[in-house]
Amino acid sequence: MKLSTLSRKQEIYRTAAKLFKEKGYSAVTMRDLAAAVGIKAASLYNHITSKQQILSEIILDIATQFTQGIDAIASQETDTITKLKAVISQHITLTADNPYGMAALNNDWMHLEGKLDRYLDLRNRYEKKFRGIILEGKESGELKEVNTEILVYSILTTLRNLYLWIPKKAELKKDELIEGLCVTLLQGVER
Amino acid sequence: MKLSTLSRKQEIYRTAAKLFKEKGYSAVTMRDLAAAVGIKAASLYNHITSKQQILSEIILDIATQFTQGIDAIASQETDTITKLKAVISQHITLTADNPYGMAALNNDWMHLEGKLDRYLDLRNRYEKKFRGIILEGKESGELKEVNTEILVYSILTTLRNLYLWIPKKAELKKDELIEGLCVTLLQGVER
DNA sequence: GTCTATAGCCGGATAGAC
DNA sequence: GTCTATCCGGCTATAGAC
Repeated sequence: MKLSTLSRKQEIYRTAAKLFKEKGYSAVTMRDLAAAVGIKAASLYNHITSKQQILSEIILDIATQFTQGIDAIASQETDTITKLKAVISQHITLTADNPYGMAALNNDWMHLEGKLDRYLDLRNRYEKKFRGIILEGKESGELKEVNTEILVYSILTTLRNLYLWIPKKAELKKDELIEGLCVTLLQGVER
Repeated sequence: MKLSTLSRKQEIYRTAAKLFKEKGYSAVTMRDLAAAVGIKAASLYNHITSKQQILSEIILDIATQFTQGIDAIASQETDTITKLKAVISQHITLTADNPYGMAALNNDWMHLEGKLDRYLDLRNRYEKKFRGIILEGKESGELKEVNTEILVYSILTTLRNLYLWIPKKAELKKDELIEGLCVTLLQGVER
């Protein structure tokens, strides 16, 4: 969808996410945001109700997508490696769709006021489901006997920070990226 | 070293790093910092010259350690796997020493004013050396023929974000952590 | 070395004209 | 729906007493 066909409200959200990625929520002023959209700060309030509401909409929207996605993956009747590939693929897809929002999700969630608990719930649910997939794979013998927490940490960290990297490597096709990350994360780099 | 034996200046730096980790540089006020140290905001200025100087000291100190460390590792005459293990080990050691500073390095570098270019230089030098080690390993056949950028990205991301995780897992011995991460990152998780 | 007081500026948000 | 004008509170940093 082209920017020109977005509603002004959507344009404001997208621009805000971009600025939040560059400087963080606290350092972005409503005057910065207004200038980036091409209007005055007061005019923003015809489209949004507060700076805080912009943040919580951006973050909860993405967090909900991730949680719903992993619920679907975890309940599939298939092997662990297939599930992990689906998780990797989901991260790449959602991040490519909305890299700026992913940055806000990663870096600015602690500035949520009313919706902080809701966000933390979603994040915990996601992590529990992911850890469940890993544990299943260890029990079935599909995964190595490495410390579970190290494994959960290192895969999730790589996936959560894709937003830093995907926009710079636009020439990498999505399929190559999925394939490359699956090999690197699952089979390692050592020959 | 116990906190009580630190100079007030050092106490301020450490406290600031901790607060920066929790809320980000922009959201931490000099009043917050002063309250955490147990004095009034104005009194901070007997020990430091500005909020900005606190940030740049925290970040450049760590960035310098990392760059010097990888210079030493890269110039060793040894195989690639040994070098990569040394890089992993360095990250774990420096992060365990100063997890709050690592958070500021990762998340608040864009708020550096006078020293931003110096920081970017150090970071680029680090990344170039690291990529050099990876390329060497691919040429010598020690590493798989996976896309170099995917590999560089996924290892560096995991290492750079250890600060999120190391303090919560204090029960993990440093040696176990090094061993576990080396296996996970280098040999993968799939059996 | 810490305090109170305050300068000077910038923040989010609102009122009301057009 | 955008503007100008403005409120009011919070920000970093300084001045000067103790």
